[in-house]
Amino acid sequence: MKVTIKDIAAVAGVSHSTVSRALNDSPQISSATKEKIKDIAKTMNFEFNAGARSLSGRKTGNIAVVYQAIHDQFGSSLYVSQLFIELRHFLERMDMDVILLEGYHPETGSSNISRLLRQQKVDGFLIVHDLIKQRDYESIKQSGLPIVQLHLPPVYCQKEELDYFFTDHFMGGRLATEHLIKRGCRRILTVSTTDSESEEFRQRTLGYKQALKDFGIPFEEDLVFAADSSYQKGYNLFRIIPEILANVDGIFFQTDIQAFGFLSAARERGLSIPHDMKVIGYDDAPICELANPPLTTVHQPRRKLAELACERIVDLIAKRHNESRHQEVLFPHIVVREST
Amino acid sequence: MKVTIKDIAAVAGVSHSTVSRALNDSPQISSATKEKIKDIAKTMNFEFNAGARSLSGRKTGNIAVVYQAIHDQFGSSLYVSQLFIELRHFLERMDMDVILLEGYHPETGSSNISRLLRQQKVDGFLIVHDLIKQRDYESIKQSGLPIVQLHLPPVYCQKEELDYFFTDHFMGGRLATEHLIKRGCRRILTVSTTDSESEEFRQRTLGYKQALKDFGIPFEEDLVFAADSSYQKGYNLFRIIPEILANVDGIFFQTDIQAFGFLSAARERGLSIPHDMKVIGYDDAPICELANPPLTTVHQPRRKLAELACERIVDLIAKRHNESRHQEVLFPHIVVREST
DNA sequence: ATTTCCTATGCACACGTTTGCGATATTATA
DNA sequence: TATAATATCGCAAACGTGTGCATAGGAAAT
Repeated sequence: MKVTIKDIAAVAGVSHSTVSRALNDSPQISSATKEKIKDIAKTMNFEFNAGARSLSGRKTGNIAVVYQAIHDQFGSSLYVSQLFIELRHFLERMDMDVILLEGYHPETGSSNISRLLRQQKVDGFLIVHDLIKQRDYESIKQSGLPIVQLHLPPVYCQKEELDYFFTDHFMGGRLATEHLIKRGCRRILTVSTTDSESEEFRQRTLGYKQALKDFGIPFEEDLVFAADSSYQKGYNLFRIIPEILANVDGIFFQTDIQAFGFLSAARERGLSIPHDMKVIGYDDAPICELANPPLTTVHQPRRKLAELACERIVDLIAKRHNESRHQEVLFPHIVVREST
Repeated sequence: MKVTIKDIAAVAGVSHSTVSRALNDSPQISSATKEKIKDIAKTMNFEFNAGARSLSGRKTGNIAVVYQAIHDQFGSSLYVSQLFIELRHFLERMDMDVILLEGYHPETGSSNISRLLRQQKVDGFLIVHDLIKQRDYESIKQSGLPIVQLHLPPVYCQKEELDYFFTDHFMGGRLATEHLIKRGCRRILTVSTTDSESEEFRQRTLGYKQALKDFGIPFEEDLVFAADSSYQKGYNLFRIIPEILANVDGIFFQTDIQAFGFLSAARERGLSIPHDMKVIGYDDAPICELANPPLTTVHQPRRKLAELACERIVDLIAKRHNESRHQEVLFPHIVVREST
């Protein structure tokens, strides 16, 4: 038997409206009755019926988390799934449930977003890590539901109208390169990705250049190399660009997984890391500790990002201080291990 | 402006009850009006309000997917996240949304399940890969909502009362070992896990023993080794049990990730796989193809499992042919690559 | 003591959908 | 042609919660 506010009202000897108001902390209820009603509710194990609540009050207690992929094909980008776990954790603590939209693809789009909107199933959207189609973005905006973006804001949107939190990838690239330089490297290769759409990798490379400039090291076009973000490409680097590697004393991999592949190949060739060459990765995947040698890497503050985003979306849903946008760009930091 | 069935009724010149019945394919509506109403609904971009629907009709269109971990700490068990992607895909095609309960721990339990139940937010539960607490299991049962288990049924429950689908791990272990034997191996090590709770690994080891028996190879206690399910442990195997490895010509790793670590260590030591030793893994993680050499492994039919489970839970929710339980144990098969 | 004002609560309707039952129109039967 | 049976649809209540408005009661001001 499901217990409703009417059941509570009967026990408390008040009307159901009073129960509703009491449990929602309405100021027009005396603290004495509030307390009594809350006690009864607790002992009766009461929870609001979600459907009824959303029907009348327009709050579902659900937020949609939109992902292109919860993990990529090879499980390489652990960062995104790590972030998801943090997000779910914070939302759970706020009694919010997560409706996960995974497999969202910018090209094909997804009818799911507009369906959720029309069904009025969610209170807000958390867009994680990937760009969403302008059409979807605008239909959310038009519905009036809040959006928090955990990624660079898409190019088509006015920055002023979106709440977002992400990591400064320029700074990440800069710090990583600086770290290598301070460790004595002078000819530093950076391995970026072949995903030319991706602004974040462009930023990492720009940061790399800036660090070189800061230390008066001339930039060489050859030392920026684009490779798939895969273990395989890191592993094969010796075969792909042998002559370049011969004159390099440090590598900044813009993805951990590439670095893992490279470390493995280096061991086979008897190249000693960090003695002969220093290596730094990006993302601080948990396996970094287990690499051989353990991989120095750039850590994005995923827990903090998740916390900020969750607090923000909940505030926006509650319509608290939402007069202006919240936008923060957090700094990454270097986790020093044994590969540098 | 949200469009409701009343809006459609106004346009169609009928009552909103007729619209409701027409869109729900009630037999008491003529096919002419049905068609007309459905057309109007489509052009007006109508979707049922989820809250109202669940209030009256008791259907939310949500199903809870319960996970202990969507991926483990080291991203090693890609199987579970792969399975999740399949699940979500099938559920999406049935217009069901997924409320993901992740981070469920059997010891600490989770208040979320009982909260979802009392809030009446979901129509059913898909329990993936991990055991759930008896208390949670029973409160779901008691609520009358259907459960489909994608794992061995928990010990405390009568098998007759639960729908489940999973892979035959005994057969997996047997096939893997058979494969090695047919490839000429005679002294086969199997590396299991230290997780003693886990029935599925016990089954894999039993299958291993059975295969030995089938081929008249004597079983040796020493050749069953329990190690963490991690890359690290596979990598360090040479240091942990050197004397055992010296006399072994094949290894059945009960987890791919252990095999990856071992392959890496083998390369460093100049041990040629599959020439000097043959190696088989378990789970068919996507990176198997990229290992060096590509890893032969046991594939669990995750897509089929997901499909069966999703179809079943939807049927149960719709109260179609739910007089008896559906229980299937699927067979795994070997994916032959270059490590054997 | 009367009036005024506020506090605390109840009444009744609304939200969008489903559904039992009754009403009407249509067709078949005698 | 009158009646019965059937197909089609509308009315109204219900699901559980939120909330504007009215009101009862009490305290404070006159």
